[in-house]
Amino acid sequence: MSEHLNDQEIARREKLKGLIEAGIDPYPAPMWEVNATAKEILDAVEKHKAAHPGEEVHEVEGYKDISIAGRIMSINAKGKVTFIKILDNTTRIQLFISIDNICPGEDKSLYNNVIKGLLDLGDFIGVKGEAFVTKTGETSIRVKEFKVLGKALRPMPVVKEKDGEVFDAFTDPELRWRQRYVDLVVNPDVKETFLKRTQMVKTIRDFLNEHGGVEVDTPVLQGIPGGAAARPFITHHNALDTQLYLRIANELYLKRLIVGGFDFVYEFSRNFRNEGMSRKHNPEFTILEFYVAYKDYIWMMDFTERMLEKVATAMHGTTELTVGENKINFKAPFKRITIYDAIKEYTGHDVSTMTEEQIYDVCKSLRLEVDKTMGKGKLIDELFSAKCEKNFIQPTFITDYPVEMSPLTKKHRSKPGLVERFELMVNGQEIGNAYSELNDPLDQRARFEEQVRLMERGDDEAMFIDYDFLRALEYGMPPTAGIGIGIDRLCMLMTNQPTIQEVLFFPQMRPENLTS
RNA sequence: GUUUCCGUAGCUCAGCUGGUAGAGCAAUACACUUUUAAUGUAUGGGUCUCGGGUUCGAAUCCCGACGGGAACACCA
Repeated sequence: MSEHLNDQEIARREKLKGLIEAGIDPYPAPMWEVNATAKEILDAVEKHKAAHPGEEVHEVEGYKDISIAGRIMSINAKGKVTFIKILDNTTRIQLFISIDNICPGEDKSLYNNVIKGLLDLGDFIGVKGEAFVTKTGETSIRVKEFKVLGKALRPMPVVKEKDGEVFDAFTDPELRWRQRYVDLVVNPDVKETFLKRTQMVKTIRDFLNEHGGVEVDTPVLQGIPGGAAARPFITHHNALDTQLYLRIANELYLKRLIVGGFDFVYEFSRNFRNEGMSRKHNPEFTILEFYVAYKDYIWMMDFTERMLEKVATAMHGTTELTVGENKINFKAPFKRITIYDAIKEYTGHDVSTMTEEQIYDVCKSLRLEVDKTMGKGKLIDELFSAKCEKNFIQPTFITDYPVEMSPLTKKHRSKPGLVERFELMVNGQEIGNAYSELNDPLDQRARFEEQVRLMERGDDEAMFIDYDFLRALEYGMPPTAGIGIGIDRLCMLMTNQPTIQEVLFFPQMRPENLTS
């Protein structure tokens, strides 16, 4: 192993020894009491400067006795004074370390030996001192005491910046995603994006809780992977000696809870789908699903647009966002259009009264890749995704889907052959999928059986029959509105990120062959 | 899964029609008591992803593998 070390790694191990020889524990056990953050100090000094214009700042009330900790991001040793920038949980702040402050007595070795000789970029240190502003106007901490809290043995990318221009940016996607810990340290925007994701989820959770939602957990390991059309991951339970699947959706379990008497349940569901990966797809991803008894899909549109309006406002202070090239406004109400009208608008074909064969011919005439295994629902879905989807930039509810493509959805109250379903499109992408839930157990059984016929016809994504779910419905389920919202996709919009990998801490990648 | 591009120092990148590897930062040493991508001087650092092939000679050309990006397909 040691022969693989590069010069920098060797140098750092030497310094590690040096610290130990100097009687300094490079990985001390006791906690380091922190009483301020970098951001807080910078803000306090700004405020002080604003209140005392023209005055030279020597100390700031409340920040004369600071104790902070962080990672060393730059060292600028200038003889008997050294400037170090550390990064704490909030931001970077400069430390001013002079030989006289740190070594008031005769022994100058702490400065000459340790500060100048044994510290590296990446090391964690704790310091105590006072806030002040340097000659050149940078808020700093005059260090009176410092302690090594954690030695770094591996060099980090050094990203520099001047006047907003970034030098030697750490940009390689492979390195950034595999070593997200490094990405987070050197690219502050990355951490910011993930903090926004957390804020987004919290806003949604608060909204649902305020409206009576109950957060629940349902099984990830399922005997029958139901609730969506997708290929599952398969696993095996040893003690039961049985095949289990990682869930592709939690829908059927949340509906069982509605049967059980909960009127409003929700879950942020990590789902797993054994399909291709892309900038919009990760094998595991998060969907928020919620189900509300005695409501219908019309109510759900109203509720959803209010929720998203609130999320946008909480995150940006306005409903208007810039996403890529587009300006998107989450101001409720959102536009609503039926899927047939959408297809008519963008293809000129009115498929609402056509037979399966006629729709097949329309698809062919538009040069879509379709085949005879596809049922009517699937064909319409193809038509919509190929010709219409990309046109819906502003939030739009697409409503009233054909029954063939919606096996878990209640039949439309007035339009034969359709169901009470909507998908929410934003920025040309599907963000949510909702229905008036099918609660007629006999109809549900018939729909499942139709899925079996599709499967026999060659559709490898048709749904399995879940007999326990049918049993639950037979006990009676109230009319219910339900929705699934892609949290990663929503986060991409809300944080203006072009790929799903940028909103997942650890996107799936081929395993790395690391042996040492 | 298909198409296409990429893989050179810790990081970001040069390296032409083949002649045995370079810069900046980082590292090492010295100088400097308010620096701002600090500066100055000096030094070290590479199985050019891996394996074959062509050639007197391959980072460079060809084939294959591995890893990654982008587009398409499937889905959310």
